[in-house]
Amino acid sequence: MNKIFDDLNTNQKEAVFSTEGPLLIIAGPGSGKTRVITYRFVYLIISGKALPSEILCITFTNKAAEEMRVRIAKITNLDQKEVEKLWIKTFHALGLRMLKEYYAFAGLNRDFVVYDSDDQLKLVKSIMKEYNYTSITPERSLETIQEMKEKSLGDISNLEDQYLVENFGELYQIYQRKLSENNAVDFTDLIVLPIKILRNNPKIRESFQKRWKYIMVDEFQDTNLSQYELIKLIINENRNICVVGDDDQSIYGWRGANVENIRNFDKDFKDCKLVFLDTNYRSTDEIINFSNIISNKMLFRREGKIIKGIGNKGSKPTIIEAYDIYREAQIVAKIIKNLVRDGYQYKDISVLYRANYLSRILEEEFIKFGIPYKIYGGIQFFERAEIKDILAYLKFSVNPRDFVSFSRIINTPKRSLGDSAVSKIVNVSDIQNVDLLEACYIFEKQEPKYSVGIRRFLDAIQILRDEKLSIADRVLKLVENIGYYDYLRTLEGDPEDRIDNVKELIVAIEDFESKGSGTISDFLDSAALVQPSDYINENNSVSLMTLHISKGLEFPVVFIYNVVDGVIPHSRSLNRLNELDEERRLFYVGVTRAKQKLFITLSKISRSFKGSVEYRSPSRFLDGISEKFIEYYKDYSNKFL
DNA sequence: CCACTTCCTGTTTTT
DNA sequence: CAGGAAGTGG
Repeated sequence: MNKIFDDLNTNQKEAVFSTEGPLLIIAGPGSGKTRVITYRFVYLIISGKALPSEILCITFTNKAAEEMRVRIAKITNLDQKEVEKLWIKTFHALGLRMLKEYYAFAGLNRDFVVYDSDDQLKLVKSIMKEYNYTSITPERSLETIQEMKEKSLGDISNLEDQYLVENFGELYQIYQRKLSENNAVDFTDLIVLPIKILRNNPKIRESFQKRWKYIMVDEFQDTNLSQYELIKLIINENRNICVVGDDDQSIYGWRGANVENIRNFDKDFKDCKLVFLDTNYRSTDEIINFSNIISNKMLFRREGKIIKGIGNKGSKPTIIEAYDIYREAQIVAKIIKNLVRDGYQYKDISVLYRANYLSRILEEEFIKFGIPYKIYGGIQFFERAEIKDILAYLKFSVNPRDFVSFSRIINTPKRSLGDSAVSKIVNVSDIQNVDLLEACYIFEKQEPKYSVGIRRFLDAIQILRDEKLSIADRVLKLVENIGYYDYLRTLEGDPEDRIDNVKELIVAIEDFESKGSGTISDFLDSAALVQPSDYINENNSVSLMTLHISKGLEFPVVFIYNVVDGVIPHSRSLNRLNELDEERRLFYVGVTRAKQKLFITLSKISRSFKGSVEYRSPSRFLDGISEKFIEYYKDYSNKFL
C-alpha cells in the first residue's frame, strides 16, 4: 500500500479504508478530520474502487472544498483540470449545479438567478405591501416562509403544523409564485427544488445514483432535514455513504440544522460502521482539558466522548475580567501587542465574538493601537450597496423577469423614474404578458413624459447584452455610461471607498473570465455562493469573526471576547434547554479553535444600544471551573495595561 | 419626482 | 443611536 497512509493513526486508517456501506465518523476538534476525508478520497481512486468523477464530497464551506482540492492535487497525479472537475462542493453549490442541469423540471429557464437574503426580503416586502399584510414584520415573515419550505421540503401539503399553514400558507404560496415569475430561486430552493425533481423523475434520480459510487458529507452535524433528504435520494443501493461530524459542534440549529441527523445516523442505517476520532492533534493539553470541562456539561450528547491530547504542553487558558467592555477591548489589543513583541504574527491571532456588533468596539481599539485586522462576516463584499447595484444590472440583463433587481436599478442613478413609473411598467408587463425589459420598450413609446429616462435605462442594459465585448469591458462601459462614480460621489459615507469596491468587482470579473470562458450567468452563480470564510488569512492581520464563522478554522492564539451571560449564552436562548446547549456548543467551538493560547475576556459593565449602562455577569459557562484549569485575572491589578 | 424631515423600531448567529 | 419608513413641501 502506498506509504502516504502511514502517518494516520489506527482509527484514522480504519475510517479511510472502510469504503463499503454506511460509515459514521465522529470526529472531535483537531482530530484530523479533513485529512481523513482527503485521504479517503485519494484511497478510493488509487485502489481502483472509483474514478475521480464517481466520488462526491460535500463540504461546509467553499474554502474547505478548495483546500481539499489542493491537498488532493499534491498527493495524486491528477492535473489541474481534473482536480477542478472533482465533485467537491458545498450543498448549495451542488444544488445549483443540479438545477443548472434540470432547470426546466423546476419551471425555470436557463438564466434563473439566485436571490440572496436581501433580495428575498425586498420581495417579501413588496408582497406584504401589495397584499396588505401588516401584523408581522417582513423579517419574521421571511423566516417563517423559510421554515415552512424547509420543513415541508417545498411541498406545503406535507406540512403538519396547521398553525403555520393557516396563518402563513397564503403568504408562502404568493412568495413562491413570485419567485417563479421572477425566474429566481432562493437559498432553500437550491436544495428543495432538486429534491422535488429527483422525487418526481425516477430516470433523473437513477442517473444521479449511477453518477456517484461513493458519497461523503463533512460537518454532518450541521445538515438540515432537506440536505439529508437530498443525500438519501442520490445514494444508490450500495449505500456507500460516509458522514463525518461532531454533535458537540452543531451550531446552526437556528438555521434549520438538525443535530438528530448525526445522532440518529446509526439508527437510520442499522449496519452502519462507527469510527471515533478522539485524539486532538491541534491544541495543548491545557486547552483540551478546559474544552472537555465545557463539553461534559452539555445536557444532550452522544455518550462517552472524551477528547485526548498528544501531550502538547502550554499555558492554562486565561480568563480576564475587565472593568467595562471598552477596557476589555483595550486589554485584548494590549495583549496582542505583547504577543507580537514576543514573536507571534498578527495572522496567528483571532478574536471571536458572539454577535457582529461587538466587532465595532474591538475595531476602535485596534485602530488606536495600530493593529492590522480584518473582519470576516458582517456586511459582505457582495452585499455592499454599490456591488449589489452592479450585480442587479447584470442579473436583469440576463433575466429581465427579475423584478427585485429591476426595481433596484431602474432609478439608480436617478432617471426620474420613481414608484409611479415602476408600477406603470409592471402593469404593462402584466397586461401584455411580456417581461419587464419588453415592457420598458413599450412604455417608452406610450409615455413621452418618461421616455428620456427609460431610454437611458435601456441603453445601459443594452451595453451589458453586447456579446462582442468581454463581461469586464461591458461593466466598465456601463459604469461610465450611467455615470455611476459621479452618482456614488453624491452619497453619504466614503465615496472613494465605494468606487474602489466597484473597481475591485471589475477585477474579480476579469479574474473569473481569465479562468476560461463564462457567461454573465456563470459569474453571478459563483458570486451568489461566496462565504465570509473564503478569504481568511490572506494577509498578515488579526482575524475578527463571529464564533459561527470560526467553525472549521484554527489559530495559534484565540481570544473570545465578551463572554458574559446574555451574550454567550445569548439572552434569547436562556429559556430553552436545547438552545442553551447550542450556545454551549458554540462556546466549545470557539475554545477548540485555539492551538496554543486561549484568552477569554469579559466585563460586567457594557452599554446597550440605547446608550444606557447595562450590567452583566460572567457567563454561566465559566461557573465552577477549578483554578487548576484556568488563570483568572481581574484587571483592577492593571497587569494587562 | 425628489430631497428633506420626523418618527419608529429594534441587535444573534448566515448559506 | 442608527437605519429605514412614512410624510411634507418644492
